[in-house]
Amino acid sequence: MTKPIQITQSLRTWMDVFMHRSMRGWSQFAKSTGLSMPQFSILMQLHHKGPCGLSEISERFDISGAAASQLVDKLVQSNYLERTEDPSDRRAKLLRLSENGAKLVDDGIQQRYLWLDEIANKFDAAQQKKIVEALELLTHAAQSLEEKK
Amino acid sequence: MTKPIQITQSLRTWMDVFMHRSMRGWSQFAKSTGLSMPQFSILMQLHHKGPCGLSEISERFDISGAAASQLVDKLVQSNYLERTEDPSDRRAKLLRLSENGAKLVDDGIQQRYLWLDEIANKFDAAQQKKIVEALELLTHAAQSLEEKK
DNA sequence: GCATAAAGTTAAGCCCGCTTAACTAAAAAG
DNA sequence: CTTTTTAGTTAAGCGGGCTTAACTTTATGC
Repeated sequence: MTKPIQITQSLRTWMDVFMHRSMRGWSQFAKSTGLSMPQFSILMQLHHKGPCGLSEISERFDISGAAASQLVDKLVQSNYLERTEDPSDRRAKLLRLSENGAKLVDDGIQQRYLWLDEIANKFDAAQQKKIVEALELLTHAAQSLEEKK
Repeated sequence: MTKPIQITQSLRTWMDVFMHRSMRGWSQFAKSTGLSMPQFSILMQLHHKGPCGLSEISERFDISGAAASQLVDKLVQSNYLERTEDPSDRRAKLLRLSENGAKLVDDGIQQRYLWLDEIANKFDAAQQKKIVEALELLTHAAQSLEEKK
């Protein structure tokens, strides 16, 4: 009965350290771009899930269509987003990252990865092997939980 | 030369999956409490670093003293924070979580841990051992990087 | 075809976070 | 003891995010 406690504890500690650092990083980066968190989150979401319509933005962030429209409009005017008419439904709009927006998101991600690489470099081959295997187990488990939901 | 790439990739994938889920969880929880993110962050920070004065809040969040004072004031009025006079310096105030505030933060943390425990339960003893060892390596490395900075 | 539903936009109004500026009170420096 | 610095509060004002309500335009159901 000691093992279950141990893995529980290890996961919690790791999450605490990891999340703390990671969230600080993101919010500082967002601040440095001059974008608000809601605006930044929309860019991130478009990056991860690809182009979509306005209604999807409003659903995913649980805000009214009006709010989504206004947020997106600012991002379009700042040239981070392209808003075109959906050819298959002329009511709908297609939102996608502009070249500018894609670059901004990539820069943020690169900065986050820099920190990870610094960590990765601290281990020898044997340690790396162990870590890779463990992370694959964890990632797999997390993803399968996600899908079940 | 394949190993360094592999650990880099494993870490990145894990971070993507993990951060996504974790940040969604936190922001939904904050929303459910009726607190804004800045207010919620102050509670979290007080939880992690213990009681402090107003000026530390203003430094850590990089906002003006006035902004900090106003945010804290709302939290005091909502009964999440206690604001007492620092006996060793009568200009300064001592901010600490009230019973109410501590409970709220704990609830949030518990919810986050629930998810972790679900993941932890998916592994057999051998896998758990491997994961615990890997996470300890990672946590250690991350913490030592933190301190160097 | 006509009514209804769906996708977005616009405007008015609210609350919130933040800043600067002016202020009080206490500690530190000289 | 006076001056300066430090901790915090208060008020005015700006901009942002959000909501509801009213509206336009396009698709769908019957």
